[in-house]
Amino acid sequence: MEHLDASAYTEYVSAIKKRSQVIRTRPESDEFVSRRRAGGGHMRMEEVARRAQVSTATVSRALRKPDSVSDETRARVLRVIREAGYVPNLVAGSLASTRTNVIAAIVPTIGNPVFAETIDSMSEVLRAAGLHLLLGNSGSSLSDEESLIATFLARRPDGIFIHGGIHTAETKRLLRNAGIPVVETGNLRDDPLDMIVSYSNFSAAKAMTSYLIEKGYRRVAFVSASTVNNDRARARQRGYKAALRKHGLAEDPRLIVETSLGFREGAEALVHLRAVDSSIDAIFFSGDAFAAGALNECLRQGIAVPGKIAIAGFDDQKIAAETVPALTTVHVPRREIGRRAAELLLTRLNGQPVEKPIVDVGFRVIERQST
Amino acid sequence: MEHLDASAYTEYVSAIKKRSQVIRTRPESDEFVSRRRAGGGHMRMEEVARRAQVSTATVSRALRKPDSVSDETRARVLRVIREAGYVPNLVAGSLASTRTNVIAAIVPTIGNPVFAETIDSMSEVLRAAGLHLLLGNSGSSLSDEESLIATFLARRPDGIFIHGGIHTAETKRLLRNAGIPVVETGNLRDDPLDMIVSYSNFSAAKAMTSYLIEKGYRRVAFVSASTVNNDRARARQRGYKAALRKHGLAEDPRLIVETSLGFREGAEALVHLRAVDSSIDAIFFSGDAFAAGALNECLRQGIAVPGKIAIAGFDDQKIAAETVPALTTVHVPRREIGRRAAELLLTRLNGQPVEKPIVDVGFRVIERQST
DNA sequence: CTGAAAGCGCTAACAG
DNA sequence: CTGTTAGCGCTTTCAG
Repeated sequence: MEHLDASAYTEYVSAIKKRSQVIRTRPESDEFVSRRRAGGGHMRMEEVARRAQVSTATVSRALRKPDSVSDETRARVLRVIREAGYVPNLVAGSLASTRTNVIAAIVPTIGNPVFAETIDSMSEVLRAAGLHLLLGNSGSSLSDEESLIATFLARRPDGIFIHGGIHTAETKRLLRNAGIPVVETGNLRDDPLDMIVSYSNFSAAKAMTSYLIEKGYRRVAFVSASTVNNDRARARQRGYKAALRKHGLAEDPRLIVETSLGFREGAEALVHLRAVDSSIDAIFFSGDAFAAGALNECLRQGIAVPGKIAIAGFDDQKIAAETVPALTTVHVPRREIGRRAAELLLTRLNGQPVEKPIVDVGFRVIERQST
Repeated sequence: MEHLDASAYTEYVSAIKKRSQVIRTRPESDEFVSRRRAGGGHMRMEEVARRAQVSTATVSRALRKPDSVSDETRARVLRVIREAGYVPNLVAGSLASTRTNVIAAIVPTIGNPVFAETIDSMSEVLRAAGLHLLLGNSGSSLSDEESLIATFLARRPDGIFIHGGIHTAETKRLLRNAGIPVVETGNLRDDPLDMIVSYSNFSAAKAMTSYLIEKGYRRVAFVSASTVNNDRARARQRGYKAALRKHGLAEDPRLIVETSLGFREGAEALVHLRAVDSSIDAIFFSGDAFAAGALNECLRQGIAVPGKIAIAGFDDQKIAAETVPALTTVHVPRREIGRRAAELLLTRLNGQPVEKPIVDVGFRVIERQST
């Protein structure tokens, strides 16, 4: 079979009556590792049509628009498909229909549980609608994001999901030119590329900082991820400062630290801040992992929380409710973000207009024992 | 433009001299949400060829095999491509070449950081080779895995990555029939579908249990995820029992608990076990989140660790080094698994044979302060 | 409700 | 090194 030409192959296939006669070699063999022939050993729709005694158009309809085929014909076609173990070729289908049923999703890193949760819920909704996810990590580099998007676009996804709201000019051009729905998440903005599903990082950080101040803390420090190319971190820092201002407290640059995410980094930030200014009575970590790490450091050093210092987090990940003391944090509905993003995409793919392209899913300050 | 037929559209396109003349409407408009026309507004390779005064074959070569084209021609073609903002259509390319450059990856849930880490490192290696990831969650259901694989296969991925080693007969048939490289992870097995990259869960659990016993603990309990359809959990439980046997300790079913993963569940398991048998002096949690939750519960209840009870985890996630006391656990090289898996896939896609289709990445018992 | 025919946009022999 | 010529396997008008 390996050396037959295309038409001979076609004859060969049509000569086959039972699928068990198609002998496949083991992966280890030479034949397997050599370049695959047309179809890669897969049956074509044409063969299904022949067996069911209909045209390929009818097979296609039986699969895509079952209602447009008579009950009898449909049953016969589907039976043949089942018995033959026919797996349609969506690459060909996509080319012919200019619809791939693929959504490209880009996150800074899938390693961060916060993004993973959103992707997970989005993929659930999409899958129920027959769509698949092409996943990519942009890292924190805008140019990486740009090249990722360029290569993703070549696969003609039906829609794009991007976590992050800062893009290069070329990225924006590519996206607009693609003519497909785009949903951004990460932060609310009034000039979306297309659609946005998020909450206001500014308001959330401002709310938490205000809560701390109103609770009586006077020297409130702020720890976040790097603000470079990160609109979320920037907005949170602005929110923190706005709260300080609102309550007439002075902004002290020494109380603001940017570091990379992680337990260890949280502990280090705590140590650093206390060394810089021993009067700090509260630290707002814009991430629960940060805060949990700091909490553990307090445990190790015997620093009373919240007696000596209050600790607050951000995200309300599972760990927040379980630390000792339990962590005061900002709850963000990550799964809802994924679900809503998927729904907006689906709405547009169904040809319906989206009335509200900017969705604010909100947030909640959750008070626990660490403050 | 929306109402032109195909040939008129072609003429229209060829009449365009500057790309800025291609006016795209805003996503909100009717035109945008209506079904996209052929090409979705994208330029075709034919147009690039015309502008560069070469055939499409040459444009294709300039892109895929730059060396097979003269320097001058290549430069001209690439310049046109750049200036025109041409984005090739890989759907068409894939159909013609029967190569998609897509790897399908299936994990129980991307929400679990343990899988996320592997996927992250795999995607890094694949992307450098020009491959993209199609991601899917199988949940814990074998039939969901089967249907996921069936639909993924329709997209003709060049290879498949699956975390988990228990599959339905139909899943196995589909996979073998697909004729593409498959790498399984999760647990070592001597009858892989094709290739496996993992460590021995049995040996790892046995090693940790032995370590605890040799350290002097006599009533060692074991907590793991459900063993239903989960080869990893099963193997770990067998390893635990084997260690008990090896050291002449009796196996007590009351000391074995299966629950779902999570901080909270770990705390609950601790409480449950101590109620069942107050003489338990060590608990081996087959997951760091479990163990961390239990550690926190001990903190809350004032139970000395390891004085009153020893706690051990599994995975060596970041949190393990940061808990108080730091957690004794089993280190597993998750990123290496992803990297090696990607490498095996790439080797096979390059037509090279894989000498060792079963890769054991090993594990290490990490002793910290909780035992 | 069904079939024929014409592509979808690109790649890959095969010549030259 | 470059062009010509066939498709890749399906979907989709357009007829009937």
